[in-house]
Amino acid sequence: MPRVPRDPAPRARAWMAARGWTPFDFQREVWAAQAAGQSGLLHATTGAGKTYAVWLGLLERLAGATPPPRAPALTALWITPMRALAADSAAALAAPLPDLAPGWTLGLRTGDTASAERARQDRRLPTALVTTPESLSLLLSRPEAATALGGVRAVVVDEWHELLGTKRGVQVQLALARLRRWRPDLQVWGMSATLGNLDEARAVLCGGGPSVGVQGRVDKTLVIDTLIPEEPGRYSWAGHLGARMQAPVVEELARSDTALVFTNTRSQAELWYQMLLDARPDWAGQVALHHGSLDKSVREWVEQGLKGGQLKAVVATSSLDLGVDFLPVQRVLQIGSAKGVARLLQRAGRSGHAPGRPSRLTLVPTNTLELVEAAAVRAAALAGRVESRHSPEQPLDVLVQHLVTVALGGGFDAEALYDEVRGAWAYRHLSRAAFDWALAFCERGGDSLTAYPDYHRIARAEDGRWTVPDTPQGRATARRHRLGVGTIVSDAALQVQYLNGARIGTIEEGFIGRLRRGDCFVFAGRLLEFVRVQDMTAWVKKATKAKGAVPTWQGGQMPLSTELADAVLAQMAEAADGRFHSPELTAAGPMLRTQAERSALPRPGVLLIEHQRSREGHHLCLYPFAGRQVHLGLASLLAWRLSRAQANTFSLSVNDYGLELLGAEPVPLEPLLDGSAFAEDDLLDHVLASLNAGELAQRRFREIARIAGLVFGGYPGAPKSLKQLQASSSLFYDVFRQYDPGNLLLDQARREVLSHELDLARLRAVLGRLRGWRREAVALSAPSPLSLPLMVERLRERLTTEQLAARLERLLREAEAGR
DNA sequence: GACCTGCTGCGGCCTG
Repeated sequence: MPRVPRDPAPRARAWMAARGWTPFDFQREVWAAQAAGQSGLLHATTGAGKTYAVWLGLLERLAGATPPPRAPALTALWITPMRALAADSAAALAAPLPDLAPGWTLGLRTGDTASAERARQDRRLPTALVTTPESLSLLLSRPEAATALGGVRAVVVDEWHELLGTKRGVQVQLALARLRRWRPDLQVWGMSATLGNLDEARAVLCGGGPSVGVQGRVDKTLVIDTLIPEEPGRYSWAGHLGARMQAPVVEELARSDTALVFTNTRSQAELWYQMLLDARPDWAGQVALHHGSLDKSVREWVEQGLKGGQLKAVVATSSLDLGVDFLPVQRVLQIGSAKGVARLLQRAGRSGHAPGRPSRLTLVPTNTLELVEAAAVRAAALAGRVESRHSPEQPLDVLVQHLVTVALGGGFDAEALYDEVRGAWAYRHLSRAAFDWALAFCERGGDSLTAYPDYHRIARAEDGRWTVPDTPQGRATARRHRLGVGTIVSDAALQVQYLNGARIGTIEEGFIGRLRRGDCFVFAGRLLEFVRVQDMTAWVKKATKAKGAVPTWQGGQMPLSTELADAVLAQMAEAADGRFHSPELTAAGPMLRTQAERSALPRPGVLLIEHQRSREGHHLCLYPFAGRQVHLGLASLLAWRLSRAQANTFSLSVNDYGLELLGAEPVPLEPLLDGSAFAEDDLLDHVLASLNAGELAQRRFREIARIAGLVFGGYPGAPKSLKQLQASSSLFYDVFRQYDPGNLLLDQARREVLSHELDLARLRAVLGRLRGWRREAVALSAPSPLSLPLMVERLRERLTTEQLAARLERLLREAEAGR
């Protein structure tokens, strides 16, 4: 441990004192580490003074007390995951410059930066630059990158927990490795919210090099409570809207000045916005809606209203999880499950956003089981059991993109770049063969695309360096590459626009594709009638009909985290032992007792298997409490294994707590009871056979093809439609499979399906757990409270895929023929 | 006892 000076940053301390601030202990701790030249990660709750902890110490170290003869070159970089955050940070970071870093200039560079400012920066970058991962990559792709960025001595990454587990984070890792190559003494500091694996997060950020972790302990009271429904004994067993909580929520909002109301989906936000206005028409103009499909101008208006304290309540999705600090927000309400402890803490932190003010979050359960979950998530949050996030391992699509970026940014020597890339945590084990494959892929497009010059993106110059050649073809490559930088791949979206011109927002092509002229839908809090699609725009008019279908967006999966699922199971065990200590569990008491009477309460160590015969067929419900993603894999696996033993056709249904198999024929229980159905033998083969893994991999490949630069998304303002993108990526998928089966991007697609979509590691762990558990079968005479939501889920949407049905039929015929 | 989940994030060409 290097010697720490007693007063590591006297000028920073003086600057704070002039404003009446006394540095917190953790701020001095960061300054001391920075003074010693160390890198590190600062973990603290929001609103605790992280920004100045990290920034002032760096300025003290990097800037002289007297103005330098002329403005120095780019010295410090500040990376944020969001443009709005970048703009906000730039203002805060500029404040101490005149005193602590005289002569320094500060600039902002994101996609929002005006072209005049961009041009000015291109001539000369400021001393400190606030930017995003994508804009940083674009800077690295400029020919003079080494001179322009080679002098960077410090990088700060804000909200690192947000980037860590994503390909965007890998993009940052690669950029840092590059900067580190130019300046081996580069100081890197990250800031993170609560995370289960802070040490790993720090190692990933600092490339495994020496670094320190600092805990920003600030007194912050966290209050989590639950809105208990009236007559909890009659609260609904299923459903996720929570319409019966309308009145209590309105009451809570009436009592507070400004509140955020979080929902899990955009359609849920739309519906709750309506419900609030239906109950209180006088709140029109004071209640607003905020989610990712709304037009930017609408969202900005809402954000301004929140900042200014003019709004009473905003109903939002995760679109307001991060970003600008909304000081006036007093209360946060969470409708439905928070799905994870980290998300809950993040959202709670949106209220009382200043040191010393308490954060308060109120859970609003939408069904009785969510009462149990509310008790569970509070217990887990207060015990600090927070989810971990892990860096992706060796995503080759990101590497391919980076190789082209670096080739454009002055070119590279293969040997040196291989070493550099392995300095990024995600590629620390990258083999030379994989690196050379990626290199060759950029050079010739792999074995199958050699005939197409569009995919000959880089070439080896006479001096051995790899560059993008300065030819018409090369210039076209450069242009397309810069347009496609980044790892965020979203589906094609259509503009929603009134016939008279006003733009309302965007909506997925898939949803609009299901509408016919005259169909109505609710969007942006308005009832709209669909007219036609033209030029990637859905034209609409005000609807006159009373009712509309609410749009559903195809979004990501949000399975319950392992931490939370375990916490729910622990609550069930409490109830089984007759301990109803929390108001939530007490309120869920009647339902839990019904469950105990009709069936049994699940508890750790016991797998509950309910079976029932109905007009629909033979039901089998299992409750592993492993999250819906794993349940989906498990349900498919069980259906496949059971129907192999004895021909049958199953409908599947899953939720976060359990799964249902509905068989056309009676289902033998023995394989479940003796545990053989949970065997790990040939797991991979069986999973791949049971799910349509090929289809999944092909879908996954769409993202990979985009990131690796195989598929071009079109020029700004004229995006290609989803169909075109799908067509071209599936073409590549097929071509590679046929003519280039060794293509490592195919391999990556398969790996991503197994790890992201099926979560094979968790599935394997769950199978192991279930084999170790005692298995208890109960015959039901009426649906149990736990099984009912599964049946409802199945009625809503049949999970049986055509493919599965067809395959099962084929299996059946084969079994028939074999006999 | 029965209805309706599935998020977020960024970037930017050429031509006259």
